[in-house]
Amino acid sequence: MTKPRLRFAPSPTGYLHIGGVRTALFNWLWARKTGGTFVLRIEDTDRERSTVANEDVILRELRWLGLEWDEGPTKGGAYGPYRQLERLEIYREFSEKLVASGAAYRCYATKEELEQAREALRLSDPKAQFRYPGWWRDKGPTDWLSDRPYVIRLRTPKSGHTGWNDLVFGEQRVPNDTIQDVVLVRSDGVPLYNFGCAVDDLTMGITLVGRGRDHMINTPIQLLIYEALGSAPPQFGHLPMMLGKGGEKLSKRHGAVSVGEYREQGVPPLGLLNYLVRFGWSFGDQEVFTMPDLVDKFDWSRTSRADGKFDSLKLSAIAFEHMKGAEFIDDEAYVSALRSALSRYGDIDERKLHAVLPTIRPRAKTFVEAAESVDWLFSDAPNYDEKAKEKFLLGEKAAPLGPLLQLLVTQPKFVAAELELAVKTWAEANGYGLGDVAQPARVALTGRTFSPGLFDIMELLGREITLARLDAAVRLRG
RNA sequence: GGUCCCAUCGUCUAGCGGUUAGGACGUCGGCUUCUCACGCCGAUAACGCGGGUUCGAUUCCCGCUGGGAUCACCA
Repeated sequence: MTKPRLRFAPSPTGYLHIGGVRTALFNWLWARKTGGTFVLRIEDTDRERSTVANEDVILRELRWLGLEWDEGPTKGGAYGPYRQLERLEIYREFSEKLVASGAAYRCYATKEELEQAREALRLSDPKAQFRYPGWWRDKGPTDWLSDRPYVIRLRTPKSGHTGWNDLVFGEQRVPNDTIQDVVLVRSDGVPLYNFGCAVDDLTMGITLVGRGRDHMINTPIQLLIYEALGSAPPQFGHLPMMLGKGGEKLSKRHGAVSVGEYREQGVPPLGLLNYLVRFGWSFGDQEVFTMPDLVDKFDWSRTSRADGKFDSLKLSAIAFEHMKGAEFIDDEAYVSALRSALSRYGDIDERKLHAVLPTIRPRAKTFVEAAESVDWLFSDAPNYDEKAKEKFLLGEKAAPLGPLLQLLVTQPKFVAAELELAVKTWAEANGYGLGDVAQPARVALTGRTFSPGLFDIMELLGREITLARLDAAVRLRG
């Protein structure tokens, strides 16, 4: 049994959509699990919309997600090139072969002629569905018009069925007479999606095509192309669609749909993948996975067929599980993500980052949130929230700060547990509730009314800075 | 409209003939508490409808309804 070869074939016509990421993920997982090969192919035949900038973004985001490819752009491989526009020779060779064998034919009909026919039909029967009338279907080389542009169409069978056994949806069968004589190659020699895709999957030795259900309609066409080429098709597995909240196509109006947006929001990449894998796939009641666990457990047979609706709240909950657990994001990875999120503070002492980790792990849902929540530790002075300052530093509530400062000056060791004991004892003896002392102190030290535990903060800040900030707060009030 | 696909809580899902229909997110209570979180406990809520098959259907079959995909010299 040869090793599976899988692929992800995005077109660089825009950002990397999370729906595409899920498709890539399923293929990647299967390649990793089986020891197979994951191929990245760029389908850039839409010259109008494809850009190298988009391709760069796609490559960069896939790497950020950890979905590294074994063969593809920037990597090479034995089946290259991996951009369709660099494979034009191959398509030409295959299309000529099909024309020679009679499986395809030249069609000299112009866009204008087609448009006229379409319009005529619309007038005579508005409900009818226009199909290519087959003007050139039964002609041969003797009818060819020299010096005139032509497309190449597939001569599809008029009877019978085309079917396959879908890895997810099971036995499928489509009547051939519903399939038009589709255009394989445009008049400029560039192949259309179905032809480029089939030829590439064939010549790249792809054994399993995992893709969205929106492509299921294309599968019979591609199967017919394989048949015309006299080649065995790969296996196909279609994934249910990821739709928007209301059941419509998932788009920008539903919030973030590009990977870049999630990266910028500080969502951990594996958390995003974890959410996506559970969309249309399940493993009993388990919903949180480490990547090795996922590679081990993933299987096409557990894929469901029903379309689903994207839920950003659930995504954030799954991502949060990753943020909390060191088994998902180890301390080193967390610290390094934090360091880049805090880059505006210049070079940061890594020991400080490690030290705050325990206090932010259970709180932060994203790396951006994590960075924001500890800015007090890295800024020169607390960035006071105006309302918090007014309420806790300027008003009556600030009263305990002076005495607290006096107490802390006498503390020999700035260790959370000892500070807590000392402050609690003192507060009790002086008729303060701990909250009466903690809130103004919190604002004095962090600038905010919410933060990790007060005594953890004092220990992290250290004696000198803690005392300086409390002193500054006391002086604020005059 | 043609072709194809789908159908369990609001959402993601478990279930593969007999279950008090399970988990998670969300929502609502409560506990914990120096704030914010975390955590813990509890509650809420689903088998679209109608026929079969069967001793018995959420589960198998058919129809209906509802949703979706697609019908380009886009991918």
